[in-house]
Amino acid sequence: MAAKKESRGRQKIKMARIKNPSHRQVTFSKRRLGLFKKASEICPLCGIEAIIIVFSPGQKIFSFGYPDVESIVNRYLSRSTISPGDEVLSASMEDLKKNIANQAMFLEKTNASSSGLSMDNNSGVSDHQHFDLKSIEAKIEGFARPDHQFANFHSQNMF
Amino acid sequence: MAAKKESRGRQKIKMARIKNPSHRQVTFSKRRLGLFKKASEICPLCGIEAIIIVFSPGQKIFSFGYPDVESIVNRYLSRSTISPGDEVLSASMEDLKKNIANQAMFLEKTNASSSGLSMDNNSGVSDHQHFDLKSIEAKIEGFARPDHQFANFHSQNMF
DNA sequence: TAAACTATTATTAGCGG
DNA sequence: ACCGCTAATAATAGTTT
Repeated sequence: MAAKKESRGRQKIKMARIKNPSHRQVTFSKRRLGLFKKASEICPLCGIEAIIIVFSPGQKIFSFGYPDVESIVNRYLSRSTISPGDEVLSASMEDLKKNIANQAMFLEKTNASSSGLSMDNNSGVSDHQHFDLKSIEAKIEGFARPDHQFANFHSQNMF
Repeated sequence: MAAKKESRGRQKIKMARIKNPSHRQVTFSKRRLGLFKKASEICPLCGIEAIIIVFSPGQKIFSFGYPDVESIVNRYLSRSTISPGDEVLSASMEDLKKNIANQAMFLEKTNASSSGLSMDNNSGVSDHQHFDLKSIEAKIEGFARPDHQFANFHSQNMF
């Protein structure tokens, strides 16, 4: 008796601001999670450090940090303020051609710190929510801590 | 005559630091692009502002910003330094249960600025590479600028 | 050293509870 | 609102060019 379900599953989405606030919120939740998950994968996989900071239109900040937000923000600021001036170089035209990212900067320092994943605990704000990467590891099958062995690291013009 | 191809395509990957430097670099390039693309989608879709900053183990910084990196970093810093002290609240336990993200902070301000996508041009560093979101729009089918109409925005406890 | 291919896995839009 | 489902699109690991 039940009529055939015509279309559940994923449909193509128009890449413009979702009008319906409810749909927009759902998409925001799902994709934010997906984005943070991707970040939580690439970091240990590739031995990198990264942060994501998201400002929702309302009143919330969501942030991801590996190993933590503050230290990377500080490092970013300290590097990007070395001297004033700007110029687009052709260091990575292959990436440019991909045309995916909004911005990318290439600096020169060998910073392979990374020693785990401390948490950003020092902001005295009204709402503060922690996300523990340990839990991620538990959830993602086969997840393991980065070993930080840079022994067989070629360090040619890689990275 | 050609023997059957046994396994091209994607295989499951162990979520631990990729030992082979060459493979690791390739994965880094691919996934970084994927990550930035995801970010470039969620931002206009959901009307949010976000940045990603990536430090490779070597000497490079890759950053994504929508609309730009600096302003969001500054806003993040200005919020997170309102006062010292920290406490884990239960404002979004639903997200915590998801166990995907490393950190997330929820503050209280209605900042729906966003007016396009300026570029982070003011860092005088040796290598500086721009990524233009316009190019992304051209590449992603159906991509459109956010319209910033918050008319039918419920603003209850959403966002 | 980098790009293209493609089989597979992963993400997720739309529904229903 | 959150959770689960599932078809369908999207990302990508390993391979080939």
